[in-house]
Amino acid sequence: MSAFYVTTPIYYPNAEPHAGNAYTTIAADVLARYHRLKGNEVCFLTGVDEHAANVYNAAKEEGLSPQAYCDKIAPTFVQLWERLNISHDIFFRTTSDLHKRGAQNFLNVLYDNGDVYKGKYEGYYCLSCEEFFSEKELTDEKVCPTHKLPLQWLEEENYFFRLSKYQDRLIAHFHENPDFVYPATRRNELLNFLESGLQDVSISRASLPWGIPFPFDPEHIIYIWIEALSNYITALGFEVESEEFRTFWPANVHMMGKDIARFHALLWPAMLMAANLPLPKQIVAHGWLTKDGEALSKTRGIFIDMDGDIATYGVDAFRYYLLREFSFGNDGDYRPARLDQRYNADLANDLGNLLNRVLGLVNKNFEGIPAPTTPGDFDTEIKEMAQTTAEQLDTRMKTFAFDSALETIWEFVRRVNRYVQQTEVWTLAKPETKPRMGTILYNSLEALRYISVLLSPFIPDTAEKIQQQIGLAEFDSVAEWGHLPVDLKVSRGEPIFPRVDLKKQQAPQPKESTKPKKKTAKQETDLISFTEFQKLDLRVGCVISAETIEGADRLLKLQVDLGTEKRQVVAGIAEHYKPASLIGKQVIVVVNLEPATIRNVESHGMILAASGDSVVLASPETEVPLGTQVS
RNA sequence: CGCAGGGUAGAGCAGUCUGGUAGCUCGUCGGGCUCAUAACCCGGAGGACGUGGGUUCAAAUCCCACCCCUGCAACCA
Repeated sequence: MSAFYVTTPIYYPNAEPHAGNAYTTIAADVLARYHRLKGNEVCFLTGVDEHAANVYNAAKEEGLSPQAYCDKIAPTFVQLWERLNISHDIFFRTTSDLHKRGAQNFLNVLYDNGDVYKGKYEGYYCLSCEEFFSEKELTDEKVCPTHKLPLQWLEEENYFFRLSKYQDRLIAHFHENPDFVYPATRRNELLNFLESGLQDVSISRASLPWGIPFPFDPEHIIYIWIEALSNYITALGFEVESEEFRTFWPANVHMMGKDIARFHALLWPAMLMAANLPLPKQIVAHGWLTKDGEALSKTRGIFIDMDGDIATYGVDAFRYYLLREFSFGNDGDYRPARLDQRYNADLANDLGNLLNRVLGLVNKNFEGIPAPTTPGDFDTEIKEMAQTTAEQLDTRMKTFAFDSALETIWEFVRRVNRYVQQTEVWTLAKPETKPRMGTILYNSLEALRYISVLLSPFIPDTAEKIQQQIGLAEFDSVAEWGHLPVDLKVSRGEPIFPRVDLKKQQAPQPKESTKPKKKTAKQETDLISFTEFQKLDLRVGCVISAETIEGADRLLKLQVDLGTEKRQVVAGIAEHYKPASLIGKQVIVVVNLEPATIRNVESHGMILAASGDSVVLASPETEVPLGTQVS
């Protein structure tokens, strides 16, 4: 028995958890459960990263203190993990005393070892983001990419970590441990980055209102990434040299999305080196999820409807789909239609139906599970396949190939279906063949029990249901052929995955499930008074010329005749309208909007358009005199 | 030359690192079975592996060039 420590990142509780968080956490859960099954002592850590600037901002928007806001959001993560059957051992919050003390302690160690020094940090700073931006990220105008506000040039005393010092040791570590980062593409990417040179990183922020102060200089707050990464050891009680820490550190697997692999594979190990602590064994980064081919986006209302899909198909189907359909490490496209197919084909037809047909035969012909008295064709093949399936599963799990791991198990499921077919068990009810019938049914049930064991890390509820229906009072997790006792009373066999009739569900809403939601949310928050509305000066104008703007894919430069005057207006409609098609068209213009320069082109006003999936210009129903007011 | 990912049967994908009969699921066509959730089993059809060059006895796989798609970033006043 050995220790196995697996972690997810701590997630930002600035909003409720999303499908991406769920994906990472489910994958980590499978590993944790798999290693428990193998008899290892497992610690599975997940949690929330509460001292983030976006958490602070979200709290401010809701008029709550950051701590109160966290106290409200953190439970939504726990609730989701419960719903998804996540078997974490620790749900860690970075506002806990254990973490605060631990993070400070960790910093002290780095400081004492001489790898923290005071320097000057300078750059463009956005007051709203509370963030510095590098020259590279900015255009000539020096405005904040998100807030569009002018940035300030700030110089700030900061503490730095000597990351550069560890460059060579990191490179050596990458070479000596080819599996340090999974998948290989990510590893190569990071190795390239490493070899191009590392710079020291700033690890403090001066006088932020929300964060953990430096132990040796309370004027400074520990930079969020430094603080967050340290959770992997503080959660174990590193600063008190706890039993857990000695048992579980170094971690076996840090699981995460590919975007944060760099922090975990370079910065974190370097800090651990500086603290003379052993490095995690593997950094495992999975790909992104998209939805029906589109990137998930809160603002565009593209999200994975976890609640809906779980309600329709069940948690296990959701887990199964995520793990079976996508090759871990690559990006994956979440398609509800595919989930439906997987559910019906794999879970209902192959697995559920197999259990059902075997139980039916047992019930019809025997009092309980019959004894395997009469060997015959295919029996050894089935027994051996159980064994090889378990071995193959082991290989697949070592490389996080959850998809082919499940495929391997399903090959066995199909083989058992074939076994039932080949032997034509149902024809063997005559007295002279009944012992053989009993043997085949025993083997089939034992195969199903065996399968349930192999499946239990992936779809734990289903695994239990299978064994319950077979009649086992307690879950038997022994992957050894012949463990199934004889004479057990078998249940009647309610389908564990009733088929879902998609047509019934589909009819009501064809495609626009997301848009309305967005609108109602807007209406609630953004009510304006009539006086405010009156401030808008809207007028009818006519497009007299239109041309594209170099270097801008979405913009058109328009000249609009408003009757009394002509205006130049920039409009973001280039993807939907050809310049020529606009000329002569009547449009509605916001006239009293402050001028702006976009892409070096001046714009004096704004053209109204309906913008959803496509963009359609607003236009008077019939022609009206130019300059007519719209209200 | 902004960054990243991808182009393999009708659809969705694996295979590419470590060259050597092109594979999986769904769909489709034909057959079998009737124990079971209109489920299960057997068989078939369907592929210039984006394009062009190169290396090699041999290329989906290695090298070079190009084309096309999709995200992200920059613009959407």
